Amino acid sequence: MTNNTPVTLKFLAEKLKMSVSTVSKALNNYPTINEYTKKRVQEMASDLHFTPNKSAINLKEKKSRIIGIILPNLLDHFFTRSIYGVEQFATQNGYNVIISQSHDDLEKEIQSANMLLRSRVDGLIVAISKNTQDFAHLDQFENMGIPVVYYTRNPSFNLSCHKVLGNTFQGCYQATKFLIDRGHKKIAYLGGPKMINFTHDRFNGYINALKDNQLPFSAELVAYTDFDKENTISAIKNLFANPENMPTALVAFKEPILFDAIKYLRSINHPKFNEIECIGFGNTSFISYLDSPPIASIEENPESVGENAIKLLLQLINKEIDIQNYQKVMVDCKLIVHG
Amino acid sequence: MTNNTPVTLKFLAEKLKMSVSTVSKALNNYPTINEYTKKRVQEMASDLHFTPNKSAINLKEKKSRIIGIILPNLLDHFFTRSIYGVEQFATQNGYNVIISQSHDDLEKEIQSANMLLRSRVDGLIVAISKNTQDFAHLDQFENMGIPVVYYTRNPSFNLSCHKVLGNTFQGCYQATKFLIDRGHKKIAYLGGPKMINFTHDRFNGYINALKDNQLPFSAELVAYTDFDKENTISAIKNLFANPENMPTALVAFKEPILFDAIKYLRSINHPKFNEIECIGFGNTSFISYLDSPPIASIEENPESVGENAIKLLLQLINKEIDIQNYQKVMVDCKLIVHG
DNA sequence: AACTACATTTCAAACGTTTGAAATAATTAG
DNA sequence: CTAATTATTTCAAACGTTTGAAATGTAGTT
Repeated sequence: MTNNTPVTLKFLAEKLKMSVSTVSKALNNYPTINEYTKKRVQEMASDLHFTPNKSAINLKEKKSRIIGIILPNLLDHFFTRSIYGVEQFATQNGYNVIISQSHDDLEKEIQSANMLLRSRVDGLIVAISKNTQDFAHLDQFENMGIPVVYYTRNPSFNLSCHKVLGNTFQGCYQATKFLIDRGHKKIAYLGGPKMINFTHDRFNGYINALKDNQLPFSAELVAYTDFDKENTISAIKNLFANPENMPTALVAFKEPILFDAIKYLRSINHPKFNEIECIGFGNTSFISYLDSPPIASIEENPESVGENAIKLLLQLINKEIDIQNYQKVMVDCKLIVHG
Repeated sequence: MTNNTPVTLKFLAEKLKMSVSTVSKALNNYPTINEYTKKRVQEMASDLHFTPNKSAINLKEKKSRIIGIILPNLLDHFFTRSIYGVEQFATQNGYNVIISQSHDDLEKEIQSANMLLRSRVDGLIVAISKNTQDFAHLDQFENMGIPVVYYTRNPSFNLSCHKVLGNTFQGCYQATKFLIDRGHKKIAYLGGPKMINFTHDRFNGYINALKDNQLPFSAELVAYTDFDKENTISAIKNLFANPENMPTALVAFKEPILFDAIKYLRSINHPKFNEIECIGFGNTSFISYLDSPPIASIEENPESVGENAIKLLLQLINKEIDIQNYQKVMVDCKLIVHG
């Protein structure tokens, strides 16, 4: 039973022998429309499975009720969990969400931005790729009056943008403090790609915790890696290279890096392996399957980050906050102790 | 520099003192438009950052160039990887993708379907929730002439729909065969929720491999679980309960279930634990972090499943295949041996 | 100069909605 | 019974595009 004449307002109007505007107003529950008329229209609409055409409405209303999200990828549970927060709140408020992955590639990010611009999204939430230095493709949005909220990965040097961030400083501070409280004196820090802005915040959290607890900082105890395995292995090798200055604990930038580190330490039969305590950002269910799980995880509450991002965005869209009145929202991390 | 008069064709036309249609045709590279005119128009358009309004185009063209995807959730790497295949091919062909999660909840699935219908997606790709029995909310699409492709999770009993599936029978057969070839005689099968259609296909793959290799089937060696941990543990307990009929190998429905099983077997200090060989569907990078990894994984090639789904969908949209000419596409699995 | 042929541009309607203003119908008041 | 008031419906324009048909412009031919 494939229907070929599309069911539009006009079609309903003809069936009901009334004008298009009456039908429209009846469906939108205008007070000036007679109750009986409304009933007739609504019945006919549901009988014929009338579905309003969003393109037409968007054109008329000059908005799309679509929120765009650009993020590096969907394989990272941080991002997929954050989407959950966004989606939840967006749909509650009548907005749809278009998700676009940049695969951490600037070129792809630009493409995504352009397509979302053409789609006239009402707002944009973006976690930039690790190579994004130039922001012309994202500035376009604000130039057209479309608000942009950067979340997690953002242009750190730029104060003229809206941001929603995990309080990664606090998370790292807390984790380090936790290890100190457990008696560790030599705590290694394994950081992430230096291009990603919050790498430094995390490092500062680590440093400050040491300082506040009168522990010396040693450059030997700090290394950086990107998400490449080889790279991580060589970084961790370096951290544990000096027998004079052997760490007894480790704070790692992110889960896969943490896992790589743990795996490596086991593989070399590190003499005091059992005494080494590790913590990393991220808190996936996979941890429960590890034989040597980290002692604790830094839960970043991605759902809450997403939710705060969409909340701010909707306030900007509704002009409850001026688009030039740049906001910065921080979402605290929580230390989850395992076992 | 927030621009308030929107840059439309009309605006460009006024600036250039020519008609709207000339501008439109120039931008769309009509052969009847003078080359010099085209050049002027295109320059002006890019100077003023003209972005065509998709709502208007959609309204005119009666299509949205949007593909909808409904899937249970984004935390399962099968789905996120499949999205990659869809997105890739869709954007290449000028389509955008709206992803909507049902969270395996029928109510939410219906909501998603309705919103995608209102958005006038040109086609729908859907993996149904585990509770979907009634399909009215999805049949709407076909009734309006919008093609629907079911992928992975689909109404198994229904032949009147387009399907793209992993060849889960072949995958399970191959895995079982692999274990048989390694000398196992007592191979346990730990299946997934019976509501999910391909649970049975997998089981049949297992059974057929046994049969083809003259191994007896024992009901004691088969158990089912949903994704609940408790449930899985009790299922695996049952499988390994009878000392007379102790399995030496296991084929598991899906990765987290497989991991739960392995973890349990280790935890009880099963005497011959080291000899038990496990295989499961799924092939995530986490496997490399396990101390007792499965001997092999059944790689389901989700990207390829996604790609086949969108390819079929686009053929349906372009009417290269009649919408009533129901297709079934199978994507083979590949056994990945670890270590 | 008049005609043809072709190149180029413009007109005008259409897509499906929304909405203030105008028109009409129904009711009430005098 | 007419005028005023109120309830209800309709008109018409607008949103930003696309596109076949019509109009205009230009050049070439006789």
